[in-house]
Amino acid sequence: MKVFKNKFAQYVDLADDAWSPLTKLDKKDGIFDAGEDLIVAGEDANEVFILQSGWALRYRLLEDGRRQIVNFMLPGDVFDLQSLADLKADHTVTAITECEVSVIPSKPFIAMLGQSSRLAAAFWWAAVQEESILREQIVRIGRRSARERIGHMLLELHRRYVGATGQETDQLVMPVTRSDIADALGLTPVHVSRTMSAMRRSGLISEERGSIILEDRERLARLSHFDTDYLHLKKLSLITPDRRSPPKRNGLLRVDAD
Amino acid sequence: MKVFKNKFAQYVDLADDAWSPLTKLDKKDGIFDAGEDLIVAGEDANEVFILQSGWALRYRLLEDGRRQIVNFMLPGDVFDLQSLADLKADHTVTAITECEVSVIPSKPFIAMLGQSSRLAAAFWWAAVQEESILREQIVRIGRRSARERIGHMLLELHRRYVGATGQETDQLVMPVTRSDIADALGLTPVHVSRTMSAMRRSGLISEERGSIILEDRERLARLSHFDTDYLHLKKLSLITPDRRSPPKRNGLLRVDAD
DNA sequence: CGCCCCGTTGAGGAGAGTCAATGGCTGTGG
DNA sequence: CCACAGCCATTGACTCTCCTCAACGGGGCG
Repeated sequence: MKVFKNKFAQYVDLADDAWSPLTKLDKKDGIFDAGEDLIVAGEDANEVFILQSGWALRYRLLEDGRRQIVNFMLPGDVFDLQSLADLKADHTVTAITECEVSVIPSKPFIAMLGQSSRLAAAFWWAAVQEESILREQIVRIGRRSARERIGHMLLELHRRYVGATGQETDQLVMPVTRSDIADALGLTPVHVSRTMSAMRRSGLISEERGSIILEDRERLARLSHFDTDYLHLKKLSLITPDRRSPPKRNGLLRVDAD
Repeated sequence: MKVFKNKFAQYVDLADDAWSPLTKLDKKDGIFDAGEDLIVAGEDANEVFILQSGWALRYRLLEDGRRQIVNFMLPGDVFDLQSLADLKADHTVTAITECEVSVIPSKPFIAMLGQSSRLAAAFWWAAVQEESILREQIVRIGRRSARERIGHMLLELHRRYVGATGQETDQLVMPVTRSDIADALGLTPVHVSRTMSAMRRSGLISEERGSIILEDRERLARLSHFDTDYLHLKKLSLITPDRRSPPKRNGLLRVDAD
């Protein structure tokens, strides 16, 4: 429940007792191993999941084997709120790492929303944020270069990760392969590898044993045009990188050097 | 209200009187000229729009002028349900043609949802469908070729158009330019033009004065791997039954104080 | 130890982008 | 009523980003 509160604290202040309807819910906690499916495309969806720890991803497979990762789920994330409409899942959700998950049948979940307008508002915000992330993903894939895509996604994941864990760090423990990144961004693993090597060489990022270090977030944000507006983080000054910082004093409008 | 019912009929059967809470709402109808903005990025969003006629699109502009169209809005579509969370709009919505729109302030809208669980379910479905369309857009852009993208999008728009108007036809009156299609699909107008010319030559589509005719929907669907599952069009009868609905505490959201 | 998965790197290819010129249509104003 | 401007679609020629195929090396693990 901790991560969860962290996440929501980015948007609302909820007194501890405001959470009680949620804690009292008839949910069951479970653990999924890395590689296990939480939700399978085509099956009925009638449960809401809250990820307590670990990473998961939602993807779709095309007929010929192409895969598109739609989005990543981090600790504190809630899904599928869409199950409340009692439809079939149209995508598969898989655990990338071991995942601790709370599973709540949608009926009691809906009932709970009806009982606390504050919780309802909080969850509505989560749904809005998720949708907003999807839209940004569209912009990212549709109109950005490989390097921009990668930088932009790293910054988003970093921000969300920090928001969920509450710990400020430049290091992003990121259990994903080049293929995962490629399938998320509409690229090939080979090209992702090349592009990230170049980013390493120019001092933007570095890597060690499954974690990525954002060496120069400022520059990374500039050249991938990252702007957190779409995450709708109301109050979070601690994480916001200095936006009114060093104006580039270069007569020429030169966004990315390197 | 007609289109609107058409659209929802794809999912739920609602008796005419089930709509009454909606018709009684304090909404105002308006007309937007082609090119006018309905919603502007960065401004507060606290109204829900229902498109009664016309086409609109939602887009985002990057700093250097690149544009990404996130999705199209057709008659019967509802947006921004996200305004219910009282945030700032993160995208701009513009009318492509003249648009008749119903504008409903979000507060009374939420209250209405609280009073009819059937309407709440219907709108929830609309929100789920919209999100699903976004996800499909990600798959489309991320993992499909130019021809697949175009064919796939034409089929989706056709499907939605037919669903909204209720009239079955292969002709799609589509008031969009090559640039619009390009910006929606992550391509350039030039390449869209070339690709569509090729599609015309192979008898997949034809065009006359602003409308596109799907000459061979079957083949088009096959080669663009179009599958309507993601539109969630089946009727499910088992949505929260409306019987004995207590006026409040029954919807998905409730505004009033706790 | 050997297998398999992953990341990397090279060489060559292709799909989509850029730049630019042309022609059709529509609307407007002299 | 015609001339002209603007926008849009089209087409050609050339470029470039990203893809494909392929080989190699490292690390984890049974």
